[in-house]
Amino acid sequence: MESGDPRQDAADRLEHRDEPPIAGKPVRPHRVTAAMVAARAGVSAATVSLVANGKTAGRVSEDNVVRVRAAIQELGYVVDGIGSSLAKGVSSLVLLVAPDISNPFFAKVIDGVRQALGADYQVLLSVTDAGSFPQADDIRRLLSLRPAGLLVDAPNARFLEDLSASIPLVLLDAPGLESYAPSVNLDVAFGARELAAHLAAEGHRTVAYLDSVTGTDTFTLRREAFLTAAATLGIHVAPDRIIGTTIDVGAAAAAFASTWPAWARAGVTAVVCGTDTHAYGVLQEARVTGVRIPEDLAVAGFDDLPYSATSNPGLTSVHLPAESLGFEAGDQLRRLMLGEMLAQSQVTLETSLLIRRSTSVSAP
Amino acid sequence: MESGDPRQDAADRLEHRDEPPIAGKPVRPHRVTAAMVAARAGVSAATVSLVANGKTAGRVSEDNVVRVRAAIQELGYVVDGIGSSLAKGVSSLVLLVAPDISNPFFAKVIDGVRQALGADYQVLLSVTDAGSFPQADDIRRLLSLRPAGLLVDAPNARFLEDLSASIPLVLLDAPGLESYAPSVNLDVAFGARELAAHLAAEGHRTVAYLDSVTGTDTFTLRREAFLTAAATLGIHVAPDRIIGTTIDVGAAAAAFASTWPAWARAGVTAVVCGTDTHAYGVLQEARVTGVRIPEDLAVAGFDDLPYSATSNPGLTSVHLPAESLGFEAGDQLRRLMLGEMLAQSQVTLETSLLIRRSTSVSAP
DNA sequence: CTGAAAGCGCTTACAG
DNA sequence: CTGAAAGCGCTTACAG
Repeated sequence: MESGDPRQDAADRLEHRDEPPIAGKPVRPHRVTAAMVAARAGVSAATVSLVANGKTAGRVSEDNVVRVRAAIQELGYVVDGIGSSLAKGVSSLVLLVAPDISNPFFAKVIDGVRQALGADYQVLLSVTDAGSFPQADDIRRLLSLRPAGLLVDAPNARFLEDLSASIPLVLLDAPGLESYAPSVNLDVAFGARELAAHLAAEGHRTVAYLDSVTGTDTFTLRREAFLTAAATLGIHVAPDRIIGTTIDVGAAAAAFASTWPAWARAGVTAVVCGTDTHAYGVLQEARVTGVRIPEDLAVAGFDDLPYSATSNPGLTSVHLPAESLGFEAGDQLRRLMLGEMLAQSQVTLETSLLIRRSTSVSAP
Repeated sequence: MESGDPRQDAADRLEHRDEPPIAGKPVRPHRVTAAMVAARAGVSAATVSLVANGKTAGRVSEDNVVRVRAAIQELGYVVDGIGSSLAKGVSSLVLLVAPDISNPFFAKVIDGVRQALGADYQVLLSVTDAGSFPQADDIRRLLSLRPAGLLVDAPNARFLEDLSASIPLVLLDAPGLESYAPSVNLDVAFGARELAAHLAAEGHRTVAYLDSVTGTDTFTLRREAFLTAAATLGIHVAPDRIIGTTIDVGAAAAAFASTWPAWARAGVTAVVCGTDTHAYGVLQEARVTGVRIPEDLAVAGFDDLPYSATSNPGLTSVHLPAESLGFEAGDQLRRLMLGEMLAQSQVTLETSLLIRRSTSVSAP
């Protein structure tokens, strides 16, 4: 693990702008500027700017385009983002603010965002303490970087009040907050109703609900939609059969372990979980306790995380289109940043129920 | 879910810099500049800058400090990051580049980084497609934002070659790459040796290894350190008893399911996993198959994720100090950004073995 | 202690 | 098609 003399090695390789932080001679690589490119190509800095930004159509002679491109290549010129942003009044940064990045679901959302925004924007994630949103102060400093746009995932009203940003802004997964900004939401209610119908069809009449206690609106929505649909289908979910934990397999398992005896006595035959993660806890604890899934207890969740397809048994889950969520939000934002009108400022994406073995013996 | 008319609501609230993207009257909130503050306070812009940056000691009269502060308050002035960066030659951005953010481990690393860097720097996460590093082009564009420093987690040599950045740079979890830049590493070898000793003490002689197939050096290090220590302790790990999967519970479970019969026949009594996530797959599949943990098979992992303490049975794991990793790296970087010398450019953090029920019936 | 001025690197009307 | 010039918002020697 220890290399010869890492200290000296590092000093040899590192080049620092001002002073070499470790040792050695000051290396000061001078930034390549548009002026340098211009000099080399025998044109003005204005022309270099035009070429570098691809705005040459009818404004720069083919000759000069070629000459400038060559100079850019040779010198390894990259347009300075700071200078450019100051002149343009806006940077090419898109800031993505999210409370929970430790989630395979979120990784897919990001993929979607990047696809929608392409190479024209640089997507950076605002990093905050786990589960929380940046403070008003942090926000102000971030906005002083003049981002081209802002994407906010699963926000709460308080954060949006503080924000009051005057830049293109799109919300993701922000049910009930559509009044603050254009939003892309998931129709979790639809999946919840499908799930209720499925459980009813499987003959379940007494059901429990394991909720998520994070204060994000989507969980309230999932629960209420399920409970409402269940009620109309003759499924009974007594209030004391609704419990909640954080989004953590262990916490869910522990909660299930302590409540299951009472639930079993009450005749509960199915439990719906606010997230797949909660459901994993139930699946696991059920195995330990010898509760057979789905014969003794049917289990279902929301999210359709990758693992739900490969778990044993597979987990029935309401599929949420993570990548589409990111893509649509990115696409809306792109339009806003281009100054286009939004055909619809509120997009709702469909969800669907994936039936697997955890609720149905006949599932694949 | 549908509010009255979300489209119109959004239009009412949004204020956009250039044109209102949806409808309504153009609202153009003029940016508050230092010049405006100066005018209000009856001083020059230079004085405003001094006050806003807290460089007043012996340079601005108490009177003016008070007056400027008041004007800043009243106008809600925030120093423009772009203008400031251009003048200073560097921004207050710290870029964190990492291949895998969907990991509770990484969330803790970030917490550590933020603690070390405090409010003086803005930490933003470079977002790339899952599991990959930014391309050389992306890097160039990011560097054109003139970040104050760069933190790179679990890099590979190729990325570092491409990078060749001339700004303060610290690597995290980059064993064997110390020659590229100052690094903070984890002494995973120590934990691996502890684990080998523990298994030897528990009487295991025939052991299997479930590796991670991502090409990150830490996994090679974990495996080799364990195998080397095991060999000296009389533990036998036949080459064909080393298998690998991606970091995914389902994949690990499937791999274990298909190999276990052969392992059992060969007399394997313990399996060491490259990550706790792999181990969860084994724990789960073992339950399904009726393999008793630890009586029939001892299971251990690396990472000590939160769930390993609450799983059933608890998972024996090599604890990796995620938050310290982030803090130390952030601290080193802070020093570099301040132009300080680094006392040591290579820091290695201790790891430790946490013994739980998955390897020891007598564990708590 | 204070302010005028130069300069950071770029983009964009503007005049030619 | 081209370039000189102004300007984006700030910071920092510099002269006073």
